[in-house]
Amino acid sequence: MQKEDNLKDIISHAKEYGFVFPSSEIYDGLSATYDYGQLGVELKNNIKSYWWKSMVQMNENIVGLDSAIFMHPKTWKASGHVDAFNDPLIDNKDSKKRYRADVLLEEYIEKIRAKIDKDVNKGIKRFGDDFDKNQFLATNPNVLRNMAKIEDVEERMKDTLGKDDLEGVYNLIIDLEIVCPVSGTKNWTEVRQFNLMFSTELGSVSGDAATIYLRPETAQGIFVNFLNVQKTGRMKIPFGIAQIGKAFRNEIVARQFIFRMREFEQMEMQFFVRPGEEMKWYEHWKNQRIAWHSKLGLGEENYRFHDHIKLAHYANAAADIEFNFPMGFKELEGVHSRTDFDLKQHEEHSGKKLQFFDPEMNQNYVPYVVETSIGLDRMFLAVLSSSFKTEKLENDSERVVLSLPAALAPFKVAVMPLTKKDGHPEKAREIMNALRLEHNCAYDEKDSPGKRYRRQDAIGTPYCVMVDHQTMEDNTVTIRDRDTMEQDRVSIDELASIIESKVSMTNLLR
RNA sequence: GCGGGCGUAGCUCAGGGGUAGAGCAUCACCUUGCCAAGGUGGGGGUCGUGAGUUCGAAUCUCAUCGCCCGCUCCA
Repeated sequence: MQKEDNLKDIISHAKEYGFVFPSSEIYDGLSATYDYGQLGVELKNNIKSYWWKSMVQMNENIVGLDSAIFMHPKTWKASGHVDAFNDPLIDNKDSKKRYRADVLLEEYIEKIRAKIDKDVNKGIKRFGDDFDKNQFLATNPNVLRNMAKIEDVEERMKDTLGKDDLEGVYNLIIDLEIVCPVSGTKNWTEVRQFNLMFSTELGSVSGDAATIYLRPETAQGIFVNFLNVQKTGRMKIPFGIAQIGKAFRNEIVARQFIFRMREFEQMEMQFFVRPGEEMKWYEHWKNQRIAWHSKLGLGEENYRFHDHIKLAHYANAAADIEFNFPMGFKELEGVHSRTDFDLKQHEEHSGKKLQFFDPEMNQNYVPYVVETSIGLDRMFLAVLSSSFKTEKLENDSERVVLSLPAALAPFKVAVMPLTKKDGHPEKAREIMNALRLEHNCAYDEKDSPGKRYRRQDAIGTPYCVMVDHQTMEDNTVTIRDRDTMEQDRVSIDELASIIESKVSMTNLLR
């Protein structure tokens, strides 16, 4: 309860201060689509920068890539997205539950299979050692009838699903008298097609336009460039390719603020390794990634690993790094051992060899892949939600503060004159002009100093520099800390180096 | 798609048939000067949209649109 209210407060705060706006708001918005505002884009860029530097700059065997969102349609055939994520859905009107129509049919077949097994077991009991299973399967009338039924259903499934004949799928469900496991009724809606991928058309001449998809993950752009990068960069296994980019998924339900959107941004790194060594690297990257998170200081207790038991079609090991969001622990990042599935698929579909000659082993092989994949928008929400605090102060007043990691804050420092006269504003401008060469700075001379401090607290600015009467005499200013609210008096000459030491991303990368 | 909630100023909300309100924010001026909340004045809303009832609708009815929450899917 309290946590959900918290999410509402965060959404309001994000909008009020220009971090995140509902998309197309003047037209009443577009479901689950958001725009990053003037402060949001800064925070987002800083997160990207931290990730990119820690991957590409800090690892000499990892290089970057920026591949196109449009890709050849065969890409998605090879990756399995075309076949695996075209789901026909059907609703039961009584239980209000939604099912995948093909799963309902498969479950039906499973039930018949179970019947056959039951008959076989009966046979074993009756005939003992003399029981000939093959003969039994070939002759028992019950079994034959059920086998024929399975074959018939499978035939019709192939026929209808293969041709996207949704009415045929519906008729099949009705004919087989399949009931909803929850309500037990046959009160079904029509079957509707659900496509995970957004499609559009390439080619300006209508009629000969080809359907292309907006990529549902950035990973495939990396796989199809494996050879390009390996050869032109003279990369030796093990090596990695990192990429930050938008991806699109037509989620049935896209909700919970920026946690699940149809248009989102991923930060992915695919690491190519020697077959057989993938588990070593899988462990390595799990450790690296959690360390990356830890350095931000959002709270160790807010993270946990969740190992996948049911693995995707391409993986032989997978773990999520989950974060304690306002809605509870949810997936923030995935570390997956993708085997050689993707490269092999692309070899098969493209007819090109996607292999690496390993001089040490003196042989060619298709590398195995270990992937780290983090949702940038989710990371943004993790940082924002764990930084958002309402504090009760001693004098009974309240303070809303974003205790963002200093290196990620949109503004690193706010410069302000104590008064609007006596040369204070001029001096403050002068200081700011020097600092802005290195840092994003804010300037504020409106309202009382206390009010200005609070404003900066609300947007997470870690430091405020105040020009006062003493500044005019001895060239010193006060620097005020967002988290402790304490002030130090320092010389203007050392200001740049003091701030640099406190807000630099170097602190995170070390 | 189903169920529930909600649409009034930039934000948070009040008002429930009789000419649109408050606090905060914003802008200008005066005052003040180190941790929100001094003064005066100003700008800003056809109360989501459309229809109906009524002399009169933000308010009642119906429809519609949008957002939020839950369920089904999720590499």
